Amino acid sequence: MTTPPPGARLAQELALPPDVRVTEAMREHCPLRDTLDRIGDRWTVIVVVLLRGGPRRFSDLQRATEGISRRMLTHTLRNLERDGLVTRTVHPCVPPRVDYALTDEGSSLTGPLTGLLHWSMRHHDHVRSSRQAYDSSRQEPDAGGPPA
Amino acid sequence: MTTPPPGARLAQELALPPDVRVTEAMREHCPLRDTLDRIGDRWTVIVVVLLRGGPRRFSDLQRATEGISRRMLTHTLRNLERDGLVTRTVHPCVPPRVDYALTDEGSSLTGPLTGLLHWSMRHHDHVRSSRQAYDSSRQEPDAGGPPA
DNA sequence: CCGAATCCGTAATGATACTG
DNA sequence: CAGTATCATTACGGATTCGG
Repeated sequence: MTTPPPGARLAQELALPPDVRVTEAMREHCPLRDTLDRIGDRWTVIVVVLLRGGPRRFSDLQRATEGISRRMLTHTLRNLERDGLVTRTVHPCVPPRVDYALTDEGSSLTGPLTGLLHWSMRHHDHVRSSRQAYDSSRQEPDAGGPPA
Repeated sequence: MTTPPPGARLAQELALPPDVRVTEAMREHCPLRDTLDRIGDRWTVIVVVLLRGGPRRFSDLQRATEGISRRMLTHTLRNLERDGLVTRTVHPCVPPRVDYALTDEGSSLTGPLTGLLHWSMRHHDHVRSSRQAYDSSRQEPDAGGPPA
């Protein structure tokens, strides 16, 4: 176990001293940023969830994901494979068959994702109503103003 | 307490029946997607973390966030305010002074974010080494090929 | 000081055609 | 079947300028 840098303990609770400055370097090297970049895109979470039930082949994943193009499915799977979250297995047969499966690391991602999902479900109504209130309050800041 | 739709229990654990199809509608109405869209961008998490220590004014946030432009800070804060995660308080003085603060909802977001951070820190080494292995295995699939 | 408005470059995504 | 290559479109973010 390596000795953590002085700021690690604070970072672990997402708390920072009030006078801290978030520098470019901190942003670039942040593990959380890496994760957010991965799961923040349009398809990654869906693919991970679909793979939770076990290995699935490429065309299977595409059929199960309405609207995804082969290009983006390939791209999404490549990124997951590159990060060691998914394995790619080519079966030497014709026509070709390629299976994708979650690694243990990939599977473990569902833990924090579930935490995020729970928060999202708990607060979804509030967020939606907040948005509606915000939008309607700016769309027509006045309603009885004399037109002429 | 409202009766959850049939799929909710499954969704809560991020598990889906093996034959499910993720439709466009499911993606569009997904609370998790909303959250990922919010925290997945470049600045939101930083701003939320900076606000954990208490209210801060606009220029203060900008100084504390290296590289952010006024445009993006405004944009980030607007989105957070619209979602009810941050409040905006204008002090009627000159020069103007505007304070931003986390709401309880916004503050509660740090819970799941911390979960994600912990996962990120635990797996960062593995992800980094996976990437390195993946990249180097494709950059030079051969190393002893006879050049001529 | 705190923004809004505009312009612009880059990156993400999608459509389509082609290949082993 | 499982991709790759290319092109078009869009979204995101940054720089600059102007206003209250």
